[in-house]
Amino acid sequence: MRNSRSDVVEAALRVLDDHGLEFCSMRRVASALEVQPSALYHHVPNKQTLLALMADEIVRGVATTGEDPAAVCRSLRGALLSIRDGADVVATASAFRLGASSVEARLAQLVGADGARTLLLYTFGQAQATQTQMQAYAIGALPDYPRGDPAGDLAGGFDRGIAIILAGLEASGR
Amino acid sequence: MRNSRSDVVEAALRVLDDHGLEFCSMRRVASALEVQPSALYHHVPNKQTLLALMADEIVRGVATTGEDPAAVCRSLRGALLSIRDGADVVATASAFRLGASSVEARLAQLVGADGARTLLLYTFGQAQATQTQMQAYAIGALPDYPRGDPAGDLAGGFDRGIAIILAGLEASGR
DNA sequence: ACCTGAACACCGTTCAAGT
DNA sequence: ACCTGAACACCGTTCAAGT
Repeated sequence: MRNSRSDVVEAALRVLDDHGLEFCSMRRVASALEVQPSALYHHVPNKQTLLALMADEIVRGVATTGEDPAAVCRSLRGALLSIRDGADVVATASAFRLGASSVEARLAQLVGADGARTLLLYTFGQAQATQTQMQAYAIGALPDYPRGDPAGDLAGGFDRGIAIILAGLEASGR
Repeated sequence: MRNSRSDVVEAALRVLDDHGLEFCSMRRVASALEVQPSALYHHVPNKQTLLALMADEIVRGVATTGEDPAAVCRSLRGALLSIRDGADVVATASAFRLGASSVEARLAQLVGADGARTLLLYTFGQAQATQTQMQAYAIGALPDYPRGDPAGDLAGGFDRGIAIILAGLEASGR
């Protein structure tokens, strides 16, 4: 039973979610597929390309059909947070090179190019910070969170940031 | 002539700027200091800690004395861009865990906590995207930039994003 | 206090060879 | 087309030992 390129990408995403980016090595992906490391290079030219394919997959599910830019941003944030180190993978593999992504295109229709870019980069930075902080709490590196629910506070902060940006776009007449 | 912890951090920053994060290994830092790799562990418990110290150093120079929040953000962006892969290093080493940074504290004085966080995370995402894109152009991976100056366009986009956020804060009455 | 030398368990990638 | 096996030049980290 032999593998396809999407088998490799799927396996890589499983390894990422189970072990984190630090341990998402070609050799571990290979052994998840019960295959020699060198076999991966039949499907993918190098690790960088594999990471880019993973980033595309992570972003693929984002809902871009609605009319509410905040909802698009929340959906993007959800996708980035749905997998361990997802924000980091998408950041460095850069599924957002130039204005190529469909998410940015949709946001640009709704609020213009500058607004789209601002919303996108904020969402991105916020998701990354969220994931870094949640991991720090999980490790116990930030032991005493001031009473309560870090994930909820982080999400609330995100919504307020999006509201500020949308208010700014409204004020400058779109 | 023996080394101190700051010698190690300085050497690591030189290696980072010369070769990039991918090749900024403990072994390369060691050989830059003409020392065995194991010697580094006398000054630093592990690589992660070294990266955090590097991140602190990168952010240390940011000008936080002025009254203009946009100027603080521009200074932060400048610091992140002043060294190769600087935005990535600060992002993942996360000098912005909780609200610990002096930059965030100063911005919070000027525009409140939510505004500070929004400005900071946007600045952060934008710097990272800038660095990723500039590197792509340097490699030639994005061969045909539509006539002109990528760095300037990126900086212009940054200023417009900051203006949008500040307008939003103004509109929501600070 | 700061360093060497050797070792351990890993990496990404290439390449000839198999089916 | 897809894979194995072996090799190359690397990693981070530990630990006994030196000065």
